[in-house]
Amino acid sequence: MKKTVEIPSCNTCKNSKDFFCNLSDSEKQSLSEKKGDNFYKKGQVIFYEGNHANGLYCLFEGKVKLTKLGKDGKEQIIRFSKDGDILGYRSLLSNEPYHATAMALEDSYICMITRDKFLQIVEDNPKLSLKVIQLLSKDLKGAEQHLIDVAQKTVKERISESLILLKNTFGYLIDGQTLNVTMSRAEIADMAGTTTESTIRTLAQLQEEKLIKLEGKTIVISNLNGLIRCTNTYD
Amino acid sequence: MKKTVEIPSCNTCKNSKDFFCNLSDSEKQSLSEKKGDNFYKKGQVIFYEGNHANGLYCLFEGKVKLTKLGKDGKEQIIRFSKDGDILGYRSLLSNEPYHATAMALEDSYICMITRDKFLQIVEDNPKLSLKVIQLLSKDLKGAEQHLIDVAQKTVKERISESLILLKNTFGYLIDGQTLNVTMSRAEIADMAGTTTESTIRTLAQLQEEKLIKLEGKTIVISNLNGLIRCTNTYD
DNA sequence: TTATCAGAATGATTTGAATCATATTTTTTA
DNA sequence: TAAAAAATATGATTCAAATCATTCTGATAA
Repeated sequence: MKKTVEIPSCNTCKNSKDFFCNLSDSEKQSLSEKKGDNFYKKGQVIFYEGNHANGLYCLFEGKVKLTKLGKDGKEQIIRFSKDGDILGYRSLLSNEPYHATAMALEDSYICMITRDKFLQIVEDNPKLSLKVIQLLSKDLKGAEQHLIDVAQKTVKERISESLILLKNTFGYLIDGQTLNVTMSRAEIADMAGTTTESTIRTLAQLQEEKLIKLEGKTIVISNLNGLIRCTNTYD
Repeated sequence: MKKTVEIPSCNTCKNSKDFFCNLSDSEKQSLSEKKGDNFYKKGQVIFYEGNHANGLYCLFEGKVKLTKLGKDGKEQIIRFSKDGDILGYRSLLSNEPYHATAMALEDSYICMITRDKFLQIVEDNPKLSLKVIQLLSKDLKGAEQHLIDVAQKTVKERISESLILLKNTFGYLIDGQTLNVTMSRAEIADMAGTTTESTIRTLAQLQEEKLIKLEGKTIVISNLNGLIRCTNTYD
């Protein structure tokens, strides 16, 4: 079941182009030394909201959802991570517990850099701070937009929006229209801030309108522009 | 009408203890040189969402609301600023337009530091980056919590929550129970993500239950714990 | 292969909150 | 100070979406 995936050293990692692009080779080397790399099976939790932050996670390959618990233990998906993304930096830098729970959406390979190593690297590389600031800005922007959407939009608008977010985050399969991620109806509901039943009904309705095609758990976006239009119309 | 307020140089500004605490006296001096200080009347806009970011604003004295436009032009209040807070740093650092509109909630005195000066100071002071990261983390945390609240809570819970946020942000008057800020019902609605009518009704209900007292625009929190309890009960 | 169970689907019902309509009060300004 | 405008208040109505209740389907395990 478990693919044999060779996780490279940080020097040669394809993902080091992103966050760690400003590091020297020797620094990347040093980063690699103590790193742990782990396989996470679909559904497995990487860290829990409220727990002490003990390291930085680099998602080598896979997909992760970040959730927070709301009223009555209802989950709210607040963000996703994919190849090359880093997780947990915020808690490390502000010295707080993890603010969300991270769970693998599919089998994933994730490296962990120890707290001390990461903080040291940041200390030595002021440019990394700017990267962090950019990441935080992007996340904050996303969170604020999401807030407005949830506060002001209808369930249909929000579901459409969620599908588009999935497309923008994970992209399509090679066919260019099938979402490259599968989630349960309940999980989509947790994204859009609604119930499973409403999600099912709304997805069915979007299918009726020929905007998407449902094939089991996979979702095909057959009319992207139509779906985008659904995003802020009243109807 | 306009109080005569003497705005000091950055060296001696009471607020420099916060964000700019790590700067040397000469740096603060330099910060002061080009700064503009302005009076903003209640209701006046400091900057508009979408506009080019041309400076950093330091709120010397006053109260500001930050709003974003949603569907149909409905406003959503996403944050507040008060004495000592800085505004607009995010747009400056990520080189993006202002992400929200800032409007004075009451007569305010706000200094502006030019874009170049600010970026230079940040460049020279890596510790400032950490400050920025902390600010962003705090805002992100707030935004995520707000998102969950809006997505999962009832109007009554959200209104209660909004009142408590106002109390935590602006505090009480000397009597220890009157909110140190006045907002219209419509503005409170924009905080809680609901309508003016629902806000009016809910505030009246909270008064019925002896949790608050409404005296025109001023709101007295007569039973804080009761109000907190309202925050996540169903009822 | 059947039994078991979780996820998906669908219908019926209820309800919270938006919307619409209109007073009433307060504030602004002419 | 009166007139106009804006904000607050309240009632009636509508509607979107949650909730409740089953049934159907497909996967997993015994």
